[in-house]
Amino acid sequence: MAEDITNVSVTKDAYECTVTVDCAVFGFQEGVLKLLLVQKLKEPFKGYWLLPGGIIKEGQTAEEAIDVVLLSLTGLKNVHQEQVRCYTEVHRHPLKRVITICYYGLINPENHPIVKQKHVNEVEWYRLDELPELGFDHKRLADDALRLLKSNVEERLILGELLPAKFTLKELQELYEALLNEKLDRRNFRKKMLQKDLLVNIGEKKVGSKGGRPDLYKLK
Amino acid sequence: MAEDITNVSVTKDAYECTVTVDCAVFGFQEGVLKLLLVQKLKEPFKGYWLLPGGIIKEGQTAEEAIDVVLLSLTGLKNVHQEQVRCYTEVHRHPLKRVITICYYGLINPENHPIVKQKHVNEVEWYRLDELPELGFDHKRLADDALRLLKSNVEERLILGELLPAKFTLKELQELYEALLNEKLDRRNFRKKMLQKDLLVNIGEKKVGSKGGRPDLYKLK
DNA sequence: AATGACTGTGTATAAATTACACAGTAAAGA
DNA sequence: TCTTTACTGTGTAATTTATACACAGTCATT
Repeated sequence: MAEDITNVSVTKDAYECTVTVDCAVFGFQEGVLKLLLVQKLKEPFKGYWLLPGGIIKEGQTAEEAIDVVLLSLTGLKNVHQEQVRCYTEVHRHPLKRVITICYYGLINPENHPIVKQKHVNEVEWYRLDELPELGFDHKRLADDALRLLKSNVEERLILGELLPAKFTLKELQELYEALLNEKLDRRNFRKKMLQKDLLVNIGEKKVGSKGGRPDLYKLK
Repeated sequence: MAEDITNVSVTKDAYECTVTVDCAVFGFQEGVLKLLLVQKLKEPFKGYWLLPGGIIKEGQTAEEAIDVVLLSLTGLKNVHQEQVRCYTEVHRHPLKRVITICYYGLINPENHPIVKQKHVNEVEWYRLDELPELGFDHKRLADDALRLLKSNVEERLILGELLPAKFTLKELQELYEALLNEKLDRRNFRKKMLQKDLLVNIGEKKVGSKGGRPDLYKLK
């Protein structure tokens, strides 16, 4: 009897494949946006740089898998994450069929030291304009992740994870400029941010900066 | 030897699970937005209405699986589709672990007659404000799909699939009003659309409408 | 022939965005 | 310690964009 190719139901013996998660972790450091990459230890793509990623195991959601993966490869915990999209091309992975779900993560590198773990060669922050060649289709994932992050920034204001708890308006502006990749007018930016009613002037001044003593703010 | 829970690599024997696709197909009919639903034939959720969906088979991408699923359940072909997101909760499906990828699809019901196929009880267009109870987590998928569609409409203008090849500005406005769920000013809408340089007045008039003879447009 | 629901068109007002200048503070370096 | 340099805070005018709104004509219906 010929297989009924029109049957698309879920059955016990339905086709299965491996599902992985990959996470484009963005950090804001020295006034530039950086992406966290790991260098692969084994074939395939041995020696290539990749977004941290790994398999979803039995009983894990994708979000739980991301937490495990980031901890296992980079030592990071509690990374804010958002789903980017799912990639289902059939020959993405040379070993077998692997579908991946891409997320982006945001952290402030100052508060989250990265610690190389045993399943990777190296873990490194790379400036977005100095990315090495990436293995698999991770260049595409990284591009899509950045695009989504930008578009989220333009409509919402979800950057707390990238900044220190107390920050100056200049620091916030530099973050926006790094993300949107354009210069913004200082006074207009200041006006716009302050009238959004999302920032609180905590009444302290930052010391040690070049010019005057800028006010420090926190997120409401 | 204890399992190394920090190993997240893809291996031949890595955990696998079934992956399905579900597609929220939107159509624009009688001036209202409608969602295409199928009624499930077998347990689980027998008799419930669902987004058309089914498994990804060996060698299929998600997009190819959508094409097969829509054809197998509803007789539809060539449906424009966009990925919404992936759902990975562990107990979504009572039979086994199933991850699903949700898409939305857009069609003009006039050009795409639906034909119930053998794996479903019924196939029906439902007004968005008269949706029945949906099985699995499909209410959430449908909500997410509609939200993405709205947000895409607000920034791009990708509605060709929902309209006939030749349409009047009033028809276009009704579509926007249905999608955004708000009334728009006729003259401002007209002005905005025309200056976007995406429409072409094809120099024909629509006959048979109640009032005058409105100009017909097509997408550039 | 009158009615009703549609068609096309423009302007005045309000709101949002952009451009732009100056006087003061502190660190760095001569 | 004096000068330089790069930062700080602040407001207004000009432009652009979005909104509100009215009228005269067409055609199907009755």
